[in-house]
Order: sequence, then C-alpha cells, then structure tokens
Amino acid sequence: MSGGPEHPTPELDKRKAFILATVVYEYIATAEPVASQSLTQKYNLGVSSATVRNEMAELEAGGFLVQPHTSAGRVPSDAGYRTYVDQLMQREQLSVEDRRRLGDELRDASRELDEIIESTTRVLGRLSQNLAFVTKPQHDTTTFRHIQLIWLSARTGVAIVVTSIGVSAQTLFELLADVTPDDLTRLSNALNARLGNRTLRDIGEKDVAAATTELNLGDDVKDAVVSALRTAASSEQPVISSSGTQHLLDQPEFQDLRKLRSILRIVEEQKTLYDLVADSMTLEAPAAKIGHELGVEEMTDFSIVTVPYRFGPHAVGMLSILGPRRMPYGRLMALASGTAQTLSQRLDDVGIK
Amino acid sequence: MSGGPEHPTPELDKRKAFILATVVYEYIATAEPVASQSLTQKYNLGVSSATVRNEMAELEAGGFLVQPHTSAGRVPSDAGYRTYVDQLMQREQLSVEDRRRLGDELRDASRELDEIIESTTRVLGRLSQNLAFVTKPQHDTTTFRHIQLIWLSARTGVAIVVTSIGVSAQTLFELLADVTPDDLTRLSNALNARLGNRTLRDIGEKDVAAATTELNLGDDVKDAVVSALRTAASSEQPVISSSGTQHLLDQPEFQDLRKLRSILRIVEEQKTLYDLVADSMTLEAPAAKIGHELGVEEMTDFSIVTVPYRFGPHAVGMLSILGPRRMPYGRLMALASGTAQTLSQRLDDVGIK
DNA sequence: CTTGGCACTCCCCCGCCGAGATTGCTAAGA
DNA sequence: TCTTAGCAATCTCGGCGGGGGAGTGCCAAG
Repeated sequence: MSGGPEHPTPELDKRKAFILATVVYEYIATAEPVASQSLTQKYNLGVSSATVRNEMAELEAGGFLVQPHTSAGRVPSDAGYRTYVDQLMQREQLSVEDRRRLGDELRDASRELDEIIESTTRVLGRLSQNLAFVTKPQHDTTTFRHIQLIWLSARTGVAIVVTSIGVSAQTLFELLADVTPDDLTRLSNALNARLGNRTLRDIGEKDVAAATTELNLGDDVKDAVVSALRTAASSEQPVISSSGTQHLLDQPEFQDLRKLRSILRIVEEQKTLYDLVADSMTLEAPAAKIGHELGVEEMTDFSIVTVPYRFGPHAVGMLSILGPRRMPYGRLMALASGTAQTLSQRLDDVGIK
Repeated sequence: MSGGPEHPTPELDKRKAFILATVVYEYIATAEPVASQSLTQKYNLGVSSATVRNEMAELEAGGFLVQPHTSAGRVPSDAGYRTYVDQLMQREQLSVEDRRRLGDELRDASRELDEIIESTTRVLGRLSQNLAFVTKPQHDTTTFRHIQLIWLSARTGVAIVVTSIGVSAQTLFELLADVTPDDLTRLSNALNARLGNRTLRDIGEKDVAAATTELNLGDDVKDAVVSALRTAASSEQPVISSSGTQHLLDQPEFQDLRKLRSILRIVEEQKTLYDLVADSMTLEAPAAKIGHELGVEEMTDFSIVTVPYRFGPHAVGMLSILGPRRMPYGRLMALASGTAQTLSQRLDDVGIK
C-alpha cells in the first residue's frame, strides 16, 4: 500500500483484481455471498483460503465488497461492480446462440416503425431474461419528407408529418378562421417544396411563416403547422416500449415484493425511466448504471445497461435492459449492442432513401 | 338434501342469502376467512352464531362457501361470488368522490385518441387500485372521413386513413410499378369522393377497384389501398393499454410470486387478455368474470370486470379491471361504467362530426 | 328450529436448539 | 514480510415443539 496512487478507485494489485473479478463473477452466477474457500476450490488461485480472506478483508476496507453479516461470504458493492465493469471483465462478443436467436426472431418483423420497435423490445426482453425497454426514435435529426394537411371541416384538420424513418406524427388541429380543402392542399405543396431534405430540427417557424403568408393564410394555420412539426420532431414525453417484467420476479433478490412495487410503478410511468438513460444517448458504447448510480432511491438494487441505436448517422433512440445489480454485464452489454446494431440496420433498410 | 331443487344455482332462502352476502362482503373487505361469531357481532342477524354456523355449513354443502381448513372461517367460492354479483349485492352508483376524481383527472386530457385512451386507463387503474386495461377503439363501425395517399418515391408511399374518431392508421406500401405523386393525389380524391360517410366495415374491395381502374392504376395500388383500409378498420391484433400492475402486489393473496408471474406475462402478451373480454363487447351492462370462469389456469385467483364504451351508437372498445377474485364488485362495476360513460362522452366531443 | 355449551381440530407464532458455514485472529513457517 | 494452518467466535437457517387462540361441529335442552 506504500506507493499506491490516491485515486478515487485505488489501484488494485493483480491478485486483488483477480479476486474481486472472481467474486463478482461468482456472485452474478450464484446469487449467494462468495466465501473464501469456495473461491480457492473453484478457481486456481495458487494461494490458500486464508490469504484470500485477508485480501477480501482489504477489498472490503477499500469499499469493493460488503458482507451481509459477520459469518457470511462477500458480495460486491456498487464500487465493486463498477470496477468489474470498467476494468476487470472481458468485453464479450455476442454469443453465436444469441446472434442466431436475434436474427431468427427479428427476421419477419413488419416494416412499420412501431412494430419494429415493439418486436425488438420483446426479443431483447426474452433474450436478456430481464426487463427490456426501448425508446421510440426521436425524429429531430431525421430528414423531412412530407407534410400533408388534411381538411376535415372548415376549422379542423389533421396534419401528418412523414420523415425518412416513417410517419412520425399526426396531429388534429383547430383553426380560428375557415379554410378550404384547397387552401390546405396548396399549403401542403408549398411546405413540401420548401422543406424537403432538411432535418426536422433545422426547420424553423419562419420557414412555415413564409409559406403561409405567401398563401394569405392566418397565423393560426401557421401555428398549427409549427406545432405539428414540433410534435413530430420530438414528443415532449418520449414513449417507451417495455417487455419482460415477469423475469424480474425470477430473481432471488426480488422475492421481497416491496422492491418490485416501486419498480413496476416507475416502468409504467416511463418518465423516470427515460430520464435515467437519456444521457446515454450520445455515447458510442453500451453504458451501465449500477445501483446508487441511478440516483433513484427505489432502484438501488437494480442496474440498467443502455446503448443507443441509430438511424443513418445519428443516434435516434436507446435500448436498455433493467435488471438486478447482479446482472451478467458482459453478456447483456454485448446483447444490447448486438440488438442495437440489428435494429439500426433494420431501420436503414426500412427507411426512406 | 332430499327435496332440494336441482338447479345449478339452487334457490336460497332469505336468511341464507343474507348470510352469504355478508360473508362475501366481509371477506372482500378483510381478506380474512369469515367466522360465524364475527358475523353475529358486526351485523344484526337476530340469530346466534350457532345458527349461523348451521347455515354456513349448508352454504358450504351447496358450494357457495369453502373452508380453508377445519378450524377456519369461510371464504366464498366462485359460485358464491357469482351469486353475490348476480343476485345479492346492490348495484352501486358511482360514488361522489369517484365521480369527482374521474372528472378532475380527465379534464385536461388531450384531444388525441391514443392519449385519451392512455389517460383513461391510468385513471381507472388509480381509482380502482387494481390493474386496468382498455382496448383501443375498433374503427370498423366508425365513419370514413378521408384517405390520403402520400407519394414518397416512385414505388413507395404512405396511406393515411382518417375516420370520424380520428386518424386510425398509417401504412407504408410498396408498389410493383412506378406511380407519380399526381397519380396518388388523384386517386386520393377519387376515393374520398366515393367513400365519404360510409362506415369502414361497409367499404369493399370493389369500391376501391372502381377508383383505381378509372384512373388506370394497377392492382398493386388497389391492394395497397385495400390493405390500408383493412388495417384501419381493425388491426388484427388489437392493442391494449394497461396501467396499475403495482396495485396487484398490494393484495394479500398475491404475496405468492408464482401467481403474479403468469399474470404479468399475460398482461404483456395482451392477446389472452383481449380474448378473455372480447365477448363482453356486445353487452350493455358491466360484466364480471370470476376465477375459473375466465377459463385460464393461471388466473383462477383473479376476476375481471369489463364494460364496453361507445363512439356514437356503436360499442368500439372495452374497459376492464383485473384484480383479485376478492374485489369490490359493486364499486368497481360502477367505476368501470362511469369511466366508460365519461370516455364515450369524451370521444363524442372529440369525434369529427 | 334455535341456542348455549363444550370438546376438538387446526393454524400460527414464538422460542429454542443444533448444524453448518464463514470469518477473524493468532502463531508458526517460508 | 507474506503466507498458511488451525481454531474459536459469530451468525444464519431450518426444524421441532408447545402454547394460545380462533373457530367449528355436535349435542342436548329450550
């Protein structure tokens, strides 16, 4: 311990690192506190259980392990998992089996965006044996393709916005003054001519205003269109598809119902869930948030693995797996990555060139 | 048992009926087996507990009550609940409190169909303190308002169908031969002229064919339109919105996780759920299915209350509450009815005249 | 037919105990 | 200085048993 650097995560010597990694690995597999002796028996450590005990005691002092009670084995702490994920575990590739099932199950998915997302979520839930959730694509970086204003009555209509990834929104609108079907058709045409091939994000109010004033239409019409485009770009409360709640019940740590109740509520509410993963949208690699890192009291026993998926060059949504802290990070991160890749691929296939 | 009538539900004399009703009522309230003595204490029966015991023994022989074990009180059987619901309980009105909350929570709901359904589901889940699920409207009895075919590329496009209740479907289509934007516009106009004010159900393939041949468009175009209209009329797998799963965890009978797991799966799958309530769509009053009546092994501990909601003159969907068999049928049936009424009202307000 | 009384049954809670697992510590050895 | 064998101490967990209590069924009297 003499020359050790004073990092927040102090450097671990080789043996400690190996022991920590093994404890985490073993605990993930068995859900039982890991004893020094079982380690020396199962793994070839080259030292006795007494030595392992000493090391474990130091790992506990360093905050990587905790003991449920005096005469029990050790269990990883959040910091222990973190170190494991960041430094110790090997990055896994998607297993052949998983890759096959992923391909199989998504082969015959429909071409409809929503159904693609839903079926991807279901597959991810099933393969991960945890709760999977997927945010539906944000359209703000996708390319505008078409807007159609449909006349329903003198003062009502529907606005439909189509982007390169599909139909992104339909909005009912009400106007203050009468318009004719022809007004709306001409406005649609004007907007389509003007806005083509730009990303939704880049389309501003004045682009719309230019079209409406040209056609002598009121500001109420302009506002309706702007709001339709805005809704299309990103719904204020992003929608999440989720699947696999029942798998959580299988985890031994959730035999206690209290832990489950709040999770179910959070999953239904969606908003908290979204906020938890939102910051992972800009990342390249899969990210794991572990226990307290989630910053939500009720979720300290859970972890979330998140990875963005893309449409074209931009990340448009995220795929996540929610499970016990004791989750197989390596496999799930590989699985999430692989699924995200498959999904991105599929969106590119389906997308409108 | 000699001269007893051989009805499936034998006639109950007044006192038996009252005792059965009270046992059910009491068990619903307490979730504890009901003892003869507690009945005579809490309710003014005018007879002693010994008499009640005799009556209870006969009710058990008749299949209305069961005893968890020899020295326990009685619990209603499915038949007991059924008799209670059909003959014994009083039809409740929506309580003032519930009516107020219903109004409050749905006041500021959006005008978008999906959001109306979602928020109704959430409110129903919250007020019922059980799992609520609502089928999204079937459009086959709603009136056709508009179809718009949007050109995306020479061989792809989007079909949007608007009915009196809102936008009912958007479908991407692919064609075998090139078409121009103008082709699609003219076809849209032709279809709109031809199909206006008919219900989706009444629109047949030949109506579409008439329009496409008139414009010299191929059968692939016709098929695309027909399939869009068909999808709009009724999606083959009806979508269900659900809310309140976490309330099930609060029920004492579901402390056993095994019962919950299968329910969660069923709720996620949606299909079973839909099949269970589908036949209640044609009813006027709220219907209850109790335990075994649901016909699903994993759901024998549950009951479902269902009531259809309408758009205009037709039932278009259903609102259901899923909870323990021991649910307050009277209150929940009133709540479901009231919510359905509110929802129907709201759809009529929002619907396109 | 009703009712008070009573014996009987069964569940449930609680405390107790012993087995087993695992640790920390100590002292000897490399 | 690090490692290791040995050992006492600690804590959990499952099983066992008994007491309390709730509730029933039955009987005999009203």
